[in-house]
Amino acid sequence: MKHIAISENHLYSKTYAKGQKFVGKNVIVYVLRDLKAKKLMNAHPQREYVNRVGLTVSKKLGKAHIRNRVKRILREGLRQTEKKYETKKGNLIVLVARQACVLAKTQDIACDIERAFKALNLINV
RNA sequence: GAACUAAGUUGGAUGGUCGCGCAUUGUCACGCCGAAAGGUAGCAGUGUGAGGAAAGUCCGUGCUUCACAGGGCAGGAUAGCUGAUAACGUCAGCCAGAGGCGACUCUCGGGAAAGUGCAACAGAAAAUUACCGCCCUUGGCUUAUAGCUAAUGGUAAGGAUGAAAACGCGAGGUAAGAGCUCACGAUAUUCUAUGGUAACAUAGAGUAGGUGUAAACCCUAUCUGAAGCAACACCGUGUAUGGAAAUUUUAUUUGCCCGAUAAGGCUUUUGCCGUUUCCAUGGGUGGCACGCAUUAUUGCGGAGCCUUGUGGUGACACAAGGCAAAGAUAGAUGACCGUCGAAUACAGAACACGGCUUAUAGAUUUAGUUCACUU
RNA sequence: CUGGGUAUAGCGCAGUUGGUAGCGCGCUACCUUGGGGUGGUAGAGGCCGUGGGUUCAAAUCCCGCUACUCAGA
Repeated sequence: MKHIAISENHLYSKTYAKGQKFVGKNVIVYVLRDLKAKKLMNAHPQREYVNRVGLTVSKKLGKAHIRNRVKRILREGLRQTEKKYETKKGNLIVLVARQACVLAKTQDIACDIERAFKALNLINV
């Protein structure tokens, strides 16, 4: 499943301010209902709702290659959880990497994201 | 065998499952655009996909735009010599100096006699030195061929200091002294000769004693228009995006509540869509992934890469053959499991190239030095 | 991509025509007070961000690096 990235800064600040939050060991997950879900659905070839995903990896975590690695791991973790469960669509999801991410493995991240999604009622039963 | 010196190479490989960017081929019932043909998103196949430093951004160059009659000043950069190079503050060889037993390494290496400034503390004095001392002359006093004292002058031998004190040492010389003179030696500089393209080296002759600092100002010689891919070109328009406010709280019915109707709409109901007003910000494509021409094969071009050969001490040059496939745009190379295993370092392209600087685990090649032992 | 700035005591800052580092607050001890505060006296605390160089001598001059920070397109 390909994700559409959040590229506008105001969407990030909105999500931080108004979204629901779950703090895990490795990641912090913010979720907000996407206001443009319908519009994106119309643009989508299969007319499906899509989650828009943003990754926040600050400069504190390390240099460029470390940040790239963290981003890849976050994407992989997200991909695995979405494959495992049926997730709700039409949301803005922002994943913020914490310091522990640098040494973490994909399974840890996936586990974290899974717990977060369960806590935030993002998973269809 | 140990300890070193110099120059290099490499920077995991491989199998499976899942996944990503780009190029290209095919497909496209359903989605979007279109009258249609078709295109596109998507899907499938094939190919390909990050370094030696991609980093720092310290130099140079291409490229682009702006400016521009010519010359000079100011500002900036460079600084032994010769060469290499598109160019450079880079590189090579050499010279000089410094370090090391040695292989070898290091050096922002012009000018202090063009001028100005500075040299704390200490010391008489830090630069055309006279405080003490030494000495001549004159005067005064006394115990009178001498001593004490005062003044004019001479002097740089001796004098606590300091990073640095007017070349060192000996002899002559003198009232006392002094490169004042001489011998030996050191330094700087000029001329000549020899060698070298040159820096410079060696030898001879002459001259000098004017400390240090130019990574203080400065002087000399050479070079120098400015800005940068967020450059720039094209397309596009008051459209697109964001923020704030208003539009949901009134009217009718009723004493009040509930309910109903109307005044935009929706229902994921502290909201969203739409509309109005005010404010703010600009989008897309190319540049850009060898280029140009060509329907294509292919041809031409280029500071491109590799291999071989030739020339050169070397940097490098020339010739032949071959190869040229990262191109993202919130930013693609990953994750997991096996096997070999030392694979554990530093680290992620953002217009491109040549250098420099800095970071770097492990593996490995070549040449050489010193020491020890054995023969 | 380009161009600046800063780093000095626990904190905030001075000090750069080179000469051996201070100020305020804070800290410690003592005095003052019945006690505390205020006030007074004395004191401690510095590899001047880091690695080199120039110089007799470097916080200061020159070069490299690190961290933080500002501005412009």
